[in-house]
Amino acid sequence: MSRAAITADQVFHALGDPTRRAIVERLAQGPASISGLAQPLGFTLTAIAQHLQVLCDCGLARTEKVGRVRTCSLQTAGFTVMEDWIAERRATLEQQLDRLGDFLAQEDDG
Amino acid sequence: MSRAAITADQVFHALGDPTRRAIVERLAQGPASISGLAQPLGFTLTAIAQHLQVLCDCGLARTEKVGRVRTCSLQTAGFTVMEDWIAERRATLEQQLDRLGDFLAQEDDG
DNA sequence: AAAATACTGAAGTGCCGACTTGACTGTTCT
DNA sequence: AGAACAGTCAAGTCGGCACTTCAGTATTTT
Repeated sequence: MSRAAITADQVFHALGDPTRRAIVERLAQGPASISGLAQPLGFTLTAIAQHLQVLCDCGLARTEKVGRVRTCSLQTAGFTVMEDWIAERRATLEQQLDRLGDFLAQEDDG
Repeated sequence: MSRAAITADQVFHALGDPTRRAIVERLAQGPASISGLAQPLGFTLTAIAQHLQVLCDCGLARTEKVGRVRTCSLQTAGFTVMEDWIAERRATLEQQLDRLGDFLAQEDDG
């Protein structure tokens, strides 16, 4: 494998930070440079670059440097990991609710 | 409205913590008491109770105390908030990719 | 070539939140 | 009633991480 598997742990931690979520929301509109992200958010380039590193590590973003400018964009991998995690919990959760429904139905039958 | 609206901010922050995600994973199997959660995780009751508070505040869990035991279970509201947030970003992201596809197709037509 | 731009890297600060302790309340068991 | 149990509350500790500064590199502009 070229890179370590992305864990739900990583992705949720990454999106646990409001600044990183803001970055993701901005990038959902289209690619941007580091400074293009930093300016509206009111942070230093360094701060944004550090956040970008985290987002890349967990498959939520990727970056490419051409010339002196690094262009950042979103990546779907991280999203998929989250969606899968959520779907799995929702599935077992709804099984519970179903069983509860069956139980209550039995109660009604007496 | 009886309670303040749940923000994506809250939910992602809540699941950003590994212990809280472990609690959610445990609760996905079925309801549990505070001590039932604390024991396998190796934390104090207080720690777990604090985490539960966070999970409840963001609509991921709810608790009910009967006698001396507080029973905790999952709730779907928090999950829905997350799913919606993700879906929205994915949507605009895929619009981007579509436009890129169109662009590349045009290139080919050239 | 000089200046401005875009970023990088190392190192430090400060604060928030995760977790603990200890004292307490209320409940169940014997 | 007394003891064990389940949880609560207030207060404190401590580490990690978000963010900064500053000095440096590479690129573009004039």
